[in-house]
Amino acid sequence: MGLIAVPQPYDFERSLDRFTFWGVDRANVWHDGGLHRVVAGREVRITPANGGVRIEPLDDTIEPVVRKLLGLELDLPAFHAFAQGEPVLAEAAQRFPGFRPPLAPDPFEALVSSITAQQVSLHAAFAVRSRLIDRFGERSACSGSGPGEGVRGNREVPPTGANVLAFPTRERVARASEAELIVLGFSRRKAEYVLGVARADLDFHELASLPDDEVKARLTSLRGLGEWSADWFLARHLARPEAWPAGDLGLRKAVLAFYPEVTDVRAAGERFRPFQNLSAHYLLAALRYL
DNA sequence: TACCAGGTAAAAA
DNA sequence: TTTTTACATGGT
Repeated sequence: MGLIAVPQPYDFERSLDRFTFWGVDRANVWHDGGLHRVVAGREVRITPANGGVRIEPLDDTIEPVVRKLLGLELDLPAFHAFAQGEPVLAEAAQRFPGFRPPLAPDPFEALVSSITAQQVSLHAAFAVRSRLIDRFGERSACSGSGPGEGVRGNREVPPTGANVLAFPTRERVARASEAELIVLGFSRRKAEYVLGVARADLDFHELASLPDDEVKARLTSLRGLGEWSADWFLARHLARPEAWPAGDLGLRKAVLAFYPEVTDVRAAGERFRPFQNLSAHYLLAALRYL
C-alpha cells in the first residue's frame, strides 16, 4: 500500500536535494525525512522505501504527479549504459549512481519558475519564487492549520507540520496585478512576463503531445519565454531525452570545466545524443559537487 | 561597496 | 543585422 517502485539504485536524498540546495521551495518542502507537496488539494508525503518510495496518501490522481515529480519517465538504466562510452559521464554516473533528477510536475509551475530564475542567481530566484507561493499558493484542504485560518477537525490526514503550499494556479496568477508581483521582488519586466504567460491563449498541457521543436516555437512566441526557458521546459517538465539547454550558464560552466577543448556548447551536445537531458543533469551535478 | 548570478526584449548602432 | 542596455534580488 502506498508504494511506487523506482529502478534501483535510487538515492532519495541526492536526487531531491535540489529542493533545498538553493533555498526554500515552499511547494516542495523537505520535512522530517520526507518530501511534501500538495497534489490535487491534498498534502502528499514522499519517503524512501525499500525498492522505491512510500506515498501517503496515494490514489490514481496522485500517482502520475508523483511519478512526474520524481522523474520516473527518464530512462536512467539506458543512460548509464550509454555513459560508459563517455569518460566524463562514466565518472559522474559512478559518483552519483542513484541520482535521478526531479521534474516540475506542472507546466505553469515550470514556466513561472524559469522566469524567476532568468538572469539572477538561483538563491535570489528561490527567494522570489517562495514569496510568490506564500502569497498566491493554497494550503492543502487537510493539512495542518495555517496562520489565522485552516481546517480543523475531521482531517483524513494528520497535520505534518511541513507547512507546504500548492504552487499558485495559472488562474489565480492571471487575476493578480503587476504591482502585487513587484512587491514580491519581481522586476517590472518579469511581472509582465508572468502575467502574460498566465493570461496567454495557449494550453500548456497540450504541449506534451508536440515534438520538441514545436514546443519551443510555441513557448518562445510568448513574451518572456526565450530559448533557455523553452529548453528547460522540455528538460525539466516534459522529460524530453534530447533537451539540451545550451544557453544555460551553469551548464556552460560545467561543459567547459569537463571539456576544456569545447568552443561551442550547443554543438557539444551532439556527443550526448540521444541522452542530452540526463547528460546535462549529470554534468551539473558533477559541477555542483566538484 | 561593488559585482555577479542557471535571460530576455527592446533600443541603439 | 549586430551590439548594447535595463532589469531587481541575494550572496560574497
